[in-house]
Amino acid sequence: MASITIRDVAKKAGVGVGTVSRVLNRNPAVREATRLKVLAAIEELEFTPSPIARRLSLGKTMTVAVIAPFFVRPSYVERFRGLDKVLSESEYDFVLYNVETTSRRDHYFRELARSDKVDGLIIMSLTPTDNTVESFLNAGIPTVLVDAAHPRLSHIIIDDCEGGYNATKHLIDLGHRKIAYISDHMHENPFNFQPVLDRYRGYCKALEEANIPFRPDYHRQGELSRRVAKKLAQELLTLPDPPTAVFAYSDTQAFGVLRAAEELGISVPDELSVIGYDDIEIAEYLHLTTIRQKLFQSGLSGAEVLLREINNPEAPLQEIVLPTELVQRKTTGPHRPKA
Amino acid sequence: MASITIRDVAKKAGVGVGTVSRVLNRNPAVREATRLKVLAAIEELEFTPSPIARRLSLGKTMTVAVIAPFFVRPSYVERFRGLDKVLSESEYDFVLYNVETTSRRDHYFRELARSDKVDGLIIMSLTPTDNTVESFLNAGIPTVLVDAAHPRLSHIIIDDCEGGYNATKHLIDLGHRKIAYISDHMHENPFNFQPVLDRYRGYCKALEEANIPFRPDYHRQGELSRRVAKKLAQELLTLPDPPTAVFAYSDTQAFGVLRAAEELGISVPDELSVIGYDDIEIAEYLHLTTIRQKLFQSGLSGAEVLLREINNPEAPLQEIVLPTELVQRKTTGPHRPKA
DNA sequence: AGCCCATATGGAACCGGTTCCACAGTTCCA
DNA sequence: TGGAACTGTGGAACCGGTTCCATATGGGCT
Repeated sequence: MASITIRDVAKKAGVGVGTVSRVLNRNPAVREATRLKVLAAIEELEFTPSPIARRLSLGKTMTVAVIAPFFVRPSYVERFRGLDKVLSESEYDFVLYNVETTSRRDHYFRELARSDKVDGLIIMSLTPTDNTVESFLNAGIPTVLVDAAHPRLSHIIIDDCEGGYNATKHLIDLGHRKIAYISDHMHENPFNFQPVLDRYRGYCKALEEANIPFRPDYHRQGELSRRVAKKLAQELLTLPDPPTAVFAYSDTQAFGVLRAAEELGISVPDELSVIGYDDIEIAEYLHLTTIRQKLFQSGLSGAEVLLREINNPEAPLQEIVLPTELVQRKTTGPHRPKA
Repeated sequence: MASITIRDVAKKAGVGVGTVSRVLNRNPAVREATRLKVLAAIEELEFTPSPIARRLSLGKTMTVAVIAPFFVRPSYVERFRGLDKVLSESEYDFVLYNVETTSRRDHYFRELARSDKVDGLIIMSLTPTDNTVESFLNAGIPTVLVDAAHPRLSHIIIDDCEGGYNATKHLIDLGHRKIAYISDHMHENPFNFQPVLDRYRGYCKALEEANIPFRPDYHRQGELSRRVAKKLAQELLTLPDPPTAVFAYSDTQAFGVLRAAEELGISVPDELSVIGYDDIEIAEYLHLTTIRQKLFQSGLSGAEVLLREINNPEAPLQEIVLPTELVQRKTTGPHRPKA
């Protein structure tokens, strides 16, 4: 296994190391005859260049980091595919940093800003603090945010305010006026998920436009899980004056709502309309009306923007806002006033 | 940004580069006073060592590759968390290689065997050919298979034969005798997924033990998707002599079966029992009876075995067979002969 | 005091690429 | 026929760590 180096190849081909390097890098300033000699030697010795040595001398790592709370939501798989689509066609590898706790997040942020470990960073759904952003900028590490935003970094987001608005508007258009909203924690949300506030604003805006007063008892917050959402829905549905429609911050939570309704014998969509958000794979199977995000596209754009910034550090910041789309299925229907 | 090197630190601290390196590597042969001087210089210069240079001189990449058809099945997310649990606590980073086509798979296999890019390899659900295995062995790259097997590589598998047997046995114990099996393609399966044959064998074995003859018309094969599974189930359920129970190769397919039954007005579990395989997250929500695999555990063990092999190349091959577990929910029930 | 050994330390050589500079060989034009 | 301009090529220096060998220092023992 004593590994073959460029010097062995040079000796074998009777040329200098520089020439071998030039052949490897397709530098045109090599005579064809020389090139062939070198190629023959490479072939014969079964030489493959060491990426590590290359990285050291180039001062580039040919690696990008993807930092994400990957397993908090099923939606990441799709985003991830989008990334992969672009990166697997580039020369870059990607290293994953999964964040399940804030301390892990801070650890990775700190380490990656300092270590020259990667040429670029894609951060998903995590909003870095100004100080952290500063540290990336100082270190000269191109960074792109996906599903999060910051004024000094390129980012790919969806218009969550519009999404929240459209979801709510859809329910209003169906005749509902008692519309509840089950969201993630808006304030004690350790990762600072951006979209939480925007969807809420969209919800409020739609209500306001329709002259429906906001009712605090119709807005419930809780951890982003089916179980918790189900509990919140039970509370809502057993209110003296229960809502006739529920907008859930995520599909996962919408499933919790559906389950609560089922257990209380409330039929959907006749007695209760439910709309989710994300359009994860299983949503279609369960006929959930929802707001579709272009998840795949967001990953893809994120990778593209990052590669552009890596290749051209002067590139201007980009802010890409992806549209959302209402997907109407069978969990929402017209309001039927009680007979 | 002109980066600070170990030599700058050495000069500042008035020591040699070797000493700085020793301090960085916690080599005890450094006097405390010297150590403090060096530490002070490091602090002052805000020095952070270059991982790339370290890798070059160590001849190790501190990186492991994970190759997997990540998005074919939801079950990968859990496996992946298991990996992450172990690797994030080690010094190793992991680079992901997502395989969606056989050509991509072959490309990665070839590249990783030759390039010294990584110190170890975890391959999920893909069975490499003997030649490929040979190339990993020759290159001296420790390799662990998860959800796949090969006699010359360590691997973590589940006893799919037992799983298939238990699923079928469960149905038999409930009184069923007309038991269909919807599987992945057993032969034209491009990735050579190993478990397909084993589960089939378990199915056959259980039937045989109960003296139930195998009926070819009860065994349907098709692409691992809800849609295709639904179609196959429709065919089965409209047979002149339809099965009273269906064992599906995966939960995803089981959902297709449930949907087919729903559309045909066949009630589950009264008229039809359905059992899946995997216990993916959504299975619980849909009350699916299924065979649970220890997905998280499989990822975790895979990473552990790999790290062991990296640290000790003499380590013997390991074959870990994880148990499966029947999770009985509400889609299977006693056979009710028609009145 | 003299010797030996253990401990600490400096620094050259090395890992395997890339790059830049110097120089040889051609071509082209005056 | 001299020299400018250009093309190809060799190889030293470099990227930033680690390691090993040589040397300095100090303590313990006789």
